Amino acid sequence: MTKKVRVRFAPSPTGGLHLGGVRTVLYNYLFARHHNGDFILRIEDTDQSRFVPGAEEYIFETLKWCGLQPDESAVHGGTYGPYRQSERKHLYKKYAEELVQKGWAYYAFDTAQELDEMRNRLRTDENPTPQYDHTVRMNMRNSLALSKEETNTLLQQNTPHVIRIKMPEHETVSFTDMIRGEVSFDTATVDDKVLLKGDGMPTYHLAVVVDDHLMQISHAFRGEEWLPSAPVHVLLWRYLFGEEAMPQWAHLPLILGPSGKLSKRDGAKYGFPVFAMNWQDPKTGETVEGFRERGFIPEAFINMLAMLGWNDGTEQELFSLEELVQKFTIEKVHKGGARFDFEKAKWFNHEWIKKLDAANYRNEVKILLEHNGLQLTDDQYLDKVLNAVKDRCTVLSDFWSQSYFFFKAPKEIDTTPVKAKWNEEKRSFFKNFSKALGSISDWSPATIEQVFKSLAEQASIKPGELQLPLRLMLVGGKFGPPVFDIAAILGKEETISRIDFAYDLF
RNA sequence: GCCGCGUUCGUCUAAGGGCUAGGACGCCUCCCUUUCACGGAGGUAAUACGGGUUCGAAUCCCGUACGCGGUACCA
Repeated sequence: MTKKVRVRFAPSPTGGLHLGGVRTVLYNYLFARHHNGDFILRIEDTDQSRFVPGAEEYIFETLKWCGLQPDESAVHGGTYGPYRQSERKHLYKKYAEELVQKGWAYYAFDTAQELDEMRNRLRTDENPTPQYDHTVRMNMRNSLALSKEETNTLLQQNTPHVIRIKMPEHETVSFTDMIRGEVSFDTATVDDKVLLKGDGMPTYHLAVVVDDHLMQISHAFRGEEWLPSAPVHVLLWRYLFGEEAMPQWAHLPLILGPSGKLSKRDGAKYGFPVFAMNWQDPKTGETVEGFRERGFIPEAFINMLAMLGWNDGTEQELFSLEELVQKFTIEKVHKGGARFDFEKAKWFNHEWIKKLDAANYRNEVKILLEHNGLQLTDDQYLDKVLNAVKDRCTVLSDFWSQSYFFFKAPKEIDTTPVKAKWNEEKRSFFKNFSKALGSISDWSPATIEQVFKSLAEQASIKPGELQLPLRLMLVGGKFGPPVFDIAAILGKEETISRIDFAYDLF
């Protein structure tokens, strides 16, 4: 008997997809896959005024890059659509009205001014944020405080109103969190949350319960910031569909920045990305650099994110997405928040660049190199070069400085490291070496090195004294892979031509 | 203020009553290498505090402190 698992994630299209958001999707995804369940993605677009054009596409592009595509969603289809909140408006309305009929919720006609007034009146040092709760609701303009006739009149006049849940006065509501165990709340401390807003859109509280029921969600991971509103959701399940049918929740610990909760501004402040991909703030028009654009590869990004709140109990740190799916278990998810460390993130990227064959990220690097003015036609040659230098690349942009000399001869040669010790003997050595290279039939690093060393011996010069000059001739400076590897990749013609061009410059 | 959730090296973490609290990042030293790296060998550094329970506590219980979250017609 297999467990039927459906998990959901409801990203808001208004704020980009930052580290915490992607991690929530990731854990939902891993859990669903691990249990052969379905991964459903519902889109929050409740507040039309904040909806940003293109934001939904941005979310799907991010998930595609990460390899976390949902089985069912607004763009992938499925049997539980529609998946956009705005297209499910009628459903929420129906259930909200049902709650009012049953006496679990009520109409509230209070204007913004009236709410302000109430809060100002009740605000004290001990109670800095007065709530709309059982202590005040009978003094407000709502269907509990007003007579039936008054309420009906207001409704008939189309008076703007919301529907609020009627929280019990004093009751303990508890549920079992998959990560934290039993968590309980006193309903006296929870306010009468708005369920249906004045514009007919649901709040998260109503939407999440209705959708989870209709989409038959069995499990859901969400951020820890939702824990305090869990009692509202438990009650809604009890009133609407039965508490026993409620999905199981896991509230994930927060991801922290260098000081406190990780925020968008931390990125600018400390110089690291907080979004998976470039995100343009619709209000300011500013673009924040994403991990992708910073030169991270998805394998590393996902791996790094997965480890920020989970590990399998062993000392293994490098996991592919498939491995994560196999090994992910709820029991190993942490309770405490994790501070994001960019140095460690870069380490993951470096490891994955080394681990993967260059063909995996060749296209990204190619675009990067072409931006720098190179014209690349030979992918095979490109892969050879990238594999030769990948050990010294932490982010993809490092490939430029580590490999450009494989595609064009250095314009300037930094002769200073050897100038002082340069002499006529060395000059003639290179003249001879260049000639000798022309007759090599087996163009391999070992052969080139052999020719180099025997010639050096004949000239009675230590090979070590000659290796640096050779490097400078081939690449222009003190960097790059082993010299003979470079020569081998460059090819006979190019190597000879670079030496011939350079040995008179010293 | 009230409610909730947390707390092991600077950071991410392992150890779920019992060996000198283990690994990784970072930093430092050495080896390899006449480039820069990779790699290898070492080093540095932690159970927030105070009480219990127990032969024995990082681990279980209570309190304190600190951190974070919530307290909106935002999610």
